[in-house]
Amino acid sequence: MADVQAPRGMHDVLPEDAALWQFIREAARRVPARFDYHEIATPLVENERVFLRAVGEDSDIGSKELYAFDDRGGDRLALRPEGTAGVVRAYVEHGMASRPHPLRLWYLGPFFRYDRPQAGRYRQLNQFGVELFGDPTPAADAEVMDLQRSFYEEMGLDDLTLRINSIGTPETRARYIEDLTAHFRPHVDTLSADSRRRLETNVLRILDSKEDAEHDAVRNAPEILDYLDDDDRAHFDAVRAYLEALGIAYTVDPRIVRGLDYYTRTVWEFEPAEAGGQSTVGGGGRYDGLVEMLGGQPTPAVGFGTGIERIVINLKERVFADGLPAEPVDVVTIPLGEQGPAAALKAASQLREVGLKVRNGTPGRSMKAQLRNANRANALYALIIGDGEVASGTAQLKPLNARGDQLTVPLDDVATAIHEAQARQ
RNA sequence: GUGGGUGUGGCCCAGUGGUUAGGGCGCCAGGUUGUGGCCCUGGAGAUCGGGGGUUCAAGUCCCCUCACCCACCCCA
Repeated sequence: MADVQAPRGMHDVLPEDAALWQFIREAARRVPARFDYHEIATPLVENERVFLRAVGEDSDIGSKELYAFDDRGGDRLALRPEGTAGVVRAYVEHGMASRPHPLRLWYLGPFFRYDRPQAGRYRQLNQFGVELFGDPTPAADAEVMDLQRSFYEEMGLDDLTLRINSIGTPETRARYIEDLTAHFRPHVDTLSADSRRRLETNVLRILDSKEDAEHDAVRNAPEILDYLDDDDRAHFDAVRAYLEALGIAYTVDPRIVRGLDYYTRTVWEFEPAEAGGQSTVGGGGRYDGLVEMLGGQPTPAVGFGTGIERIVINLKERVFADGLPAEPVDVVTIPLGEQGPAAALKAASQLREVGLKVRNGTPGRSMKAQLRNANRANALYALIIGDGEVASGTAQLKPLNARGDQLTVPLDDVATAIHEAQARQ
C-alpha cells in the first residue's frame, strides 16, 4: 500500500468502470430531456446557512455530516451534502420565479457527507436529481416519479420497487410527532438505546428501527396517514390514482419519513426487491416550503435524488453481471525498422479521419510482442509497416479477429482497403 | 458515532516464532532471419497497511494507528 491514498470514503473510478459511469451519465442526459427538463449546475460549495436551513440543523446531515470550513475571508462555507438546497438557492438568487412555470431542472454531480463509509455509502457520492418548481398538483409528483422510473428502466434497472408515503404539512407532521412521542414515552425502558435517543431527536426514525421492528409499541404506533388533513389526503389519493393510470407499481409504506426536514406531503423511495444494507437507490418528495425558507416567494416544488454509486452496484449485480461489452479496436499499427514508425503514425492518422479506432504500435518492440499486444486489445486488424513496406509504398493488413487473408495494401489508402476487407466479411 | 471482521508484488491468495517471503493471473522479454491466440523458459515487481513492543529470532505474538468490509446508525 502506498503511503498516499484517497481520503477515507472517497474513491477512484478506474478505466474498467468508466464505461459504466458513462453509460449512466448518458441516461441521465437523455431521460430528463425527453421530459423537457433542463440542466442546472451549482457550486460544490455554498454558504453553510443554505444547507442548515434546508436540511435542518438537527438532521444528521445538517448537524454532523457537513464538511464545513472557514475560508480565508472568514466566510463559513460547506461542501454540498445534497442537491436540492443549492438549486433552490440559485432559483431564488436568479429570480427564476419570473420564468414560465412550471420550471423543470436536473443536475448531476458530486456531493459530500462526513459519514462512516460502508458498502454503498461514501463520503464523496454522485447524485442525479431533478427539481420541478411551481406545480402544486399531484400530477407533478407523478411526473417526477415517472421520470425517475424511466431513468432506471433506460439502464435496464426495471426491478426496483417504489414505496410511497405522505407526511402531510409541517403542521400535521408536528401534531403527529407530538402524539408519536407520547405513544413511545411509556415504553422507553424496553426500547433500544438508539430508539431512546431518537425519542428526543427524531421520533419518526423509531418507526423503521431495525432493532425495535418487532416491538409492540412500534407495531401499534399511530400512522401519519391518519393525521392528514382533507387537502393532503386528497393530494395523496390523486398521486396514487395517477401512478395507477401510469401503470407504475408501488406500495404505500407509512414508515418512510425521509431524512431531510424540507419534505412535505408526498415522499418516496426506490429500492431493489432484495433489500440489503445501504439499499435505497433513490428517493424524493415534495418540498412546498423550501423556496420560502431560503428567501423566495412561497413556491410548490417536487424532486428526487438518486445515487450513482448505488446504481453502479445494482447494474453490476444484475444488468451487467457479465461485464459491459468492450468496444474492440479496429486497427493496431505495427511499426518495424527505421521507416516504419513515421509511416505507421501517418497511416493511423488517416484511418482515424474516416472514423476508425486505431491504436498505435510501439516502435522498437518485436513483431511478436506487438502482435500479442494487438491480440489482447481484441483488434480486428493489424497493420504491419516496416522498411520493406515503406520502400514499396505498401502495408501488410493482417486480420486478427476479422476473417480473411493477409493482404498487401497501398500505404496511401489503407482506409479503402480496410473498408473493402470489412465489406467482404 | 457504536460493535465485529480483514489487511502479504497491479489483482486473487499460500505461508506450524526459525535460511535469501511463495504460487496463480497480469506485465515485460525470449523460444534464430518480420507474423498474435495455445505451450515452454526467463525477468521485473513486496518497506508482509503504518508505528511501537516482546524475543536470540516476528509476515506469524502484544499494543497503538490507518484503510477497507459487515451490522447498527444514517441515507444516495
